[in-house]
Amino acid sequence: MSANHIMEYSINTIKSLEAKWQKYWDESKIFHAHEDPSKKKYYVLEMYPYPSGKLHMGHVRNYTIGDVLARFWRMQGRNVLYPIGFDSFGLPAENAAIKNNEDPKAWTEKRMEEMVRQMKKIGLSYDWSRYLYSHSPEYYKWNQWIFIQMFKNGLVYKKKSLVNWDPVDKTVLANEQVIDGKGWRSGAEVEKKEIEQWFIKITAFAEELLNDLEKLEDWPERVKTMQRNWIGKSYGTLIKFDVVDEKGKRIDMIETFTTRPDTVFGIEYVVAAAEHPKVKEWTKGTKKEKEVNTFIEKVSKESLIERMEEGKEKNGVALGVHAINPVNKKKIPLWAADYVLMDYGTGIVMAVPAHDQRDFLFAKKYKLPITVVIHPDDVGAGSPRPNTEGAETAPVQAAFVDVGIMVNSDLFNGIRSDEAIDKMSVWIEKQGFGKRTVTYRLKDWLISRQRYWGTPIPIYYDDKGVPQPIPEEELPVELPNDIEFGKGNPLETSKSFKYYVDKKTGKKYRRETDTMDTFFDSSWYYIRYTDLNIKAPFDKNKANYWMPVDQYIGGIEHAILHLLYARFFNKFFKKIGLIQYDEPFKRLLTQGMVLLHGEVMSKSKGNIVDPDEMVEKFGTDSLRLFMLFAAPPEDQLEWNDKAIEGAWRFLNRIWQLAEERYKAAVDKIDSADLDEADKDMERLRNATIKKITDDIKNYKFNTAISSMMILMNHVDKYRTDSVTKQVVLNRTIKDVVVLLSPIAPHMCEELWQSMGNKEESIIRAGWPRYDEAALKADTFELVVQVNGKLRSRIKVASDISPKALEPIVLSDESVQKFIDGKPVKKFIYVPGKLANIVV
RNA sequence: GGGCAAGUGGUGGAAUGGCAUACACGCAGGACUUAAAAUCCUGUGGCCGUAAGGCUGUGAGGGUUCGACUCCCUCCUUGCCCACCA
Repeated sequence: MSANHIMEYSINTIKSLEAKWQKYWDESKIFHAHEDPSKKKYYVLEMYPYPSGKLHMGHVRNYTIGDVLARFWRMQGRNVLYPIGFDSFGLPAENAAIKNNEDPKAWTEKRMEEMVRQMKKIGLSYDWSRYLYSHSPEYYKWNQWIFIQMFKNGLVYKKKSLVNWDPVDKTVLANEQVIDGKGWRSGAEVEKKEIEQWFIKITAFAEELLNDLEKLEDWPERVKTMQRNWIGKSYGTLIKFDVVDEKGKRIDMIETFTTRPDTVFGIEYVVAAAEHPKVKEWTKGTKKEKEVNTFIEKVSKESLIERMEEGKEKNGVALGVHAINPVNKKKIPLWAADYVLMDYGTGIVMAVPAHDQRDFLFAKKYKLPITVVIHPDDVGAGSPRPNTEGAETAPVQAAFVDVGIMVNSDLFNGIRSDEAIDKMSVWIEKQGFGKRTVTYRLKDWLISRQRYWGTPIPIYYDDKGVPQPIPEEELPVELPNDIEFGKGNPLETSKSFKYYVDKKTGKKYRRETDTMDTFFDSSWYYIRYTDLNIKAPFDKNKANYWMPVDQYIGGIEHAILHLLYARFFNKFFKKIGLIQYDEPFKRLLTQGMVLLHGEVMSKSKGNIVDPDEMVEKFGTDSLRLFMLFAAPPEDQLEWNDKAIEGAWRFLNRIWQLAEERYKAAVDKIDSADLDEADKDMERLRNATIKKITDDIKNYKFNTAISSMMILMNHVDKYRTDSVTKQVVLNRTIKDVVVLLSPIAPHMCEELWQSMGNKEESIIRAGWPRYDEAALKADTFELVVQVNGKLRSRIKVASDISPKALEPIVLSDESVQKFIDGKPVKKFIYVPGKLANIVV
């Protein structure tokens, strides 16, 4: 039986106060954001989730980081927008529908509900009045509107082309959704199919998307590099070749793209992608036709994986026609081969066997000549020494791809090949053989999907079969319910959807039955949060107030896909005058994964730690604290059952401290009453405020927490036996509770209230300030080194001059021992830190 | 093949030119307890030493510097991205 009335920080206490404060936050609407031009805004956003069913630890980590930042910036006095929603269109809902005969909408909404419940349970401070989900017609209506604006601006087109086909999910995929030749969702080997599809001309913004990466100072370098690689800008030269038939008659002209114009005198053949339409054209009616067609068919049957296989032998067929190399008028054979990509450059390549490894292997296999035009030479040392000795000898093992000296290249002989790239391209341009150009790896974004659970593409086909946009006042084009799954494209099975009826004429037209890639939805949802009710995709003024997102948080897996598409939408909106800013996300944090025993948690592996269970056992504040303390947010986080107990223990210590040692006292101190211990306490309190403030701004939560622990360790040793000391302690306790409140909000609200703050939530408490002057100490411990090795520590006055310091240091006993009578060569003093004596 | 990031105790990690291993987890010993849990205290890189103390130590090797986990060069390992991209 204890006379102690103090509540214990037990799991029962935790549960009741979590429920209490979550109810208060909800009912007081304290997290609802309102536009206020007089206040500086701060927009915190996590990538909105797919409604997969339950929150996993990765979600919890992501949202905890966001929540701490949202709470922190609110306490800094910013007007914070912190909303959440769901990326609720997508294949899993539809696949479940097919498998279990469920309604995709009901399936999705059930999962959303469950996840919202969990989000509330971990105390996330979202503005629930701005809750959004992409399958609502009020949302996807604006997808359709944006699509039509792009259509009107010439950024949307329909084209028959060779596309990626996922045979399991039975839909086409964008290039970005094909990973190592497999569908990103199904994992099926992707096939190539020629189908008519809708594309968005993202390539029109390639240059801007690339250049503006420079402006994103607060993005991880890694993500920017990945985007740069994906856009893949390369400088090169287009070279024109005349095509002649067997009799030498000029029948055509082609262009090839090269980054190595320095090798043009070594061209031995020209090679087109097997799928290139010219290949059939040139061989039609010739004796080569049959052989060539057989080859094309063979290549087209291969899957993407087979074609990309490492070390795969290159195959080709001679077309019987020839090209004329413009630089030396040499007649060279034209080939078709499986190693040339149709969708990069012009789909036709000039081949230089001596200086390109692929061309080399191909030439060896088909016994084509090899002419050396760059001679290996030690170009690094001194001036180039023309050396053509042995130049006629073809390389035996491999192509020579390094820098060397030009040979067999007419007026370019003798110069360095890297210099020749520029000189040669200028010359080619002057002679009219071609022109310098830029090529991108980025391709247009294929957005049509032959699936149901997505935004219908708002298009109908007129009498001539020309696509026309649905009139804007008739949007949204809603998803029908009378569909059948499992019979190809579901929308084609709907009787109500199939035809568009012109309101004026009553005429029926065939509708487009494809839906949009769900990445279309997620490319602009963050602007929609600024106003969910407006009869437009968003309100210009509100968007320009809240946007750009100040802090965006999500997984690295979106480094290319989502983040590139969203940046593209931003550029488009700016172009049509809807917004004023250049980039949608100012700062980006890509959080690391949560692992168990070194492996990613996954249902299939059965190594899941359930957030609900942890909240049940330790409370959400402990869970949040653990996740932030265990690793920096960008790093992988290894789950540790014991360490979460440690988090609870730390919270318990603070709870005990505030409950037992916080005593009402008049907060007034005469500085003359402060002894050394009090001054130390005050110094550490101020230093901790500074450290935590700086750390949270840079999301170094782990070190912020550790500095709080250091302060607590100090407080435990601090004895309070006078009114002055009690005041010093009170200040410290108060600051600890406020500083910790973004991380452990439930406990801190409770303590704040029990410390006598009855009216206001701790969210309105204001962030503690520190006094720069209080950080300075009168003395400090100087580290003394002899020849760079630590030998002694001496307590000296903070403002001591090097001159006054030197004799003190030199007379130190252990310093003397290591100087050992040798003359002092140098005395280095780093003020406030260290002295080094060189002997 | 090209590019980027990282490598520190038994573990998670701290220090970005100035005391290597803060803080925490774990472990060991002790206090309290009839006992246990909880809590509190002490210790905890390696080697030598009873100790005081010394030597050594941040993937390997070299360099710059009074001084290097930190900067530079070479290499090794791991992770990620791109890749028959002409």
